[in-house]
Amino acid sequence: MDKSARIAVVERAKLFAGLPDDTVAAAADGAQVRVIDKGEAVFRQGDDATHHFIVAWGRLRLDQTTPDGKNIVLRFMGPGDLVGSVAVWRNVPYPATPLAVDETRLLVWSEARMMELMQAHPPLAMKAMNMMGGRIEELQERLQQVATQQVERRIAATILKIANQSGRKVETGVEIPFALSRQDLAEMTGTTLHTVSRTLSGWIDEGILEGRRSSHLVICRPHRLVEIAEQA
Amino acid sequence: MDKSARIAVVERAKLFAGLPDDTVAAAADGAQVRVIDKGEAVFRQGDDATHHFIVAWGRLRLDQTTPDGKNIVLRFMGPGDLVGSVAVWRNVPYPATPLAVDETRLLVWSEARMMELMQAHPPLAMKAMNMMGGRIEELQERLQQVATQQVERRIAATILKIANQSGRKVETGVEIPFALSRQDLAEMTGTTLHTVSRTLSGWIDEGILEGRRSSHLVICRPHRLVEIAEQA
DNA sequence: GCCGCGATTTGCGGTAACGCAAACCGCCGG
DNA sequence: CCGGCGGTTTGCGTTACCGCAAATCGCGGC
Repeated sequence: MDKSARIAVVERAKLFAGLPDDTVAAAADGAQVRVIDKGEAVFRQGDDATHHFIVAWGRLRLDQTTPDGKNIVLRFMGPGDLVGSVAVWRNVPYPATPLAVDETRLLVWSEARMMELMQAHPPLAMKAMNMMGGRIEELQERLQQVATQQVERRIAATILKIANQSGRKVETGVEIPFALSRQDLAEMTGTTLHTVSRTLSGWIDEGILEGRRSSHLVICRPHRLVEIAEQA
Repeated sequence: MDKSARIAVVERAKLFAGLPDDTVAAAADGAQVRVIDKGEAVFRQGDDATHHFIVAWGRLRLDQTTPDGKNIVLRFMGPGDLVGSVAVWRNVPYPATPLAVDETRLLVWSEARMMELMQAHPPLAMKAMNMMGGRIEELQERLQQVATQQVERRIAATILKIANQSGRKVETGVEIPFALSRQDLAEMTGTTLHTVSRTLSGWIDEGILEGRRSSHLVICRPHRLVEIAEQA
């Protein structure tokens, strides 16, 4: 990946968007590139947090394993998303494992390099705080959902969120363009594989979705799904 | 509250702890004081975020109301805790309402004043990011709990966390020194008042807790509670 | 001291969702 | 073309938890 390609990635990244050209250029200069094969991890939960990453292409699933062996999916991440930084800044081990769900290309900065960047370009700190604030809000919303809403609503809301941030238009509706298993959905919504499967089956029967026995879902009637997500 | 009292509060606050004296003094100088009566709100969910607050004395309960009228308790906050800042920095309305559960005294900074402070004292930004990172981790942990663990474990873990951050030693064990209703616990753990009451009743019968029909709980056998929180 | 209000306790169904188990299907490699 | 593997679907019994409703109690006001 040459310099202009790196610049293009950096300026579309949420952490750098809207910052002056020289900031973007400096950031692009300091970055390394790393490729992660499908199924591989960028780093592992518990590792020392030494590097910041930004997704250039591809997609990651951020997994957290609990002490008793259960697994939850914190989020999916795509181009422009920042990975690992919270742990680096706090000086704690990475709290989760980002797995490549497709082949993924990342830009990488060492802790020191990013520190220099932030000192040389103060607005970066503001941007970073903005992003962390967004994560906090998102987590609060999910907590509220899991704590108060029933499973059907949570699954609907989750599918809609993923579709909003990664969906592509196809003939029959909006497609989720990567492998999203029932297990993944279960681990995002705090339920079981079985319940997800049953629920989706119902929706497929009603023509809201397509994608029986296929992990590429297509949402045919998004409006109906919104109704389910919001129904009292 | 005179200047030296304000300084004492500021240097114990998580946002300023360990920073140079001149930073602390500058912060204390820029602060106003505000008193909130028991039961009153510091601000309301949805208000424009214009000020940063730090709790000096007292205790707040951070509530979030969902669109469909349900309520969840995000956290309790005591002396040293930062309130409202995430929303101010992100330039979004306050996402929750902090209610005084006891009479509470706060230090207040306007958005502009805090901005000046952060520009004059760059390490502040780092501290702020640290704190936000802590919130993210805490939320991820709670999400994981609500999503994967059963009610009994969640209640035990919640009581233990509150006891750790606010418990006081008394003759029979560790007391939670403020009014914590069954309803509050229900809204923190994502369950109902009834289930919390039943669960606590059981524990009181077993001698793990004291506090029947009283909102000041005393934990008599913390170790047993830890076992419950961690049991497979 | 008595009364009434709000929080808590407790009983009793009801049910959403789990968990096991088995059948099913599409894909990939041989 | 076939067989096996991994993800999915589906049936069925179980259960943890909810939701209503009534009884109980402590506390503050009169």
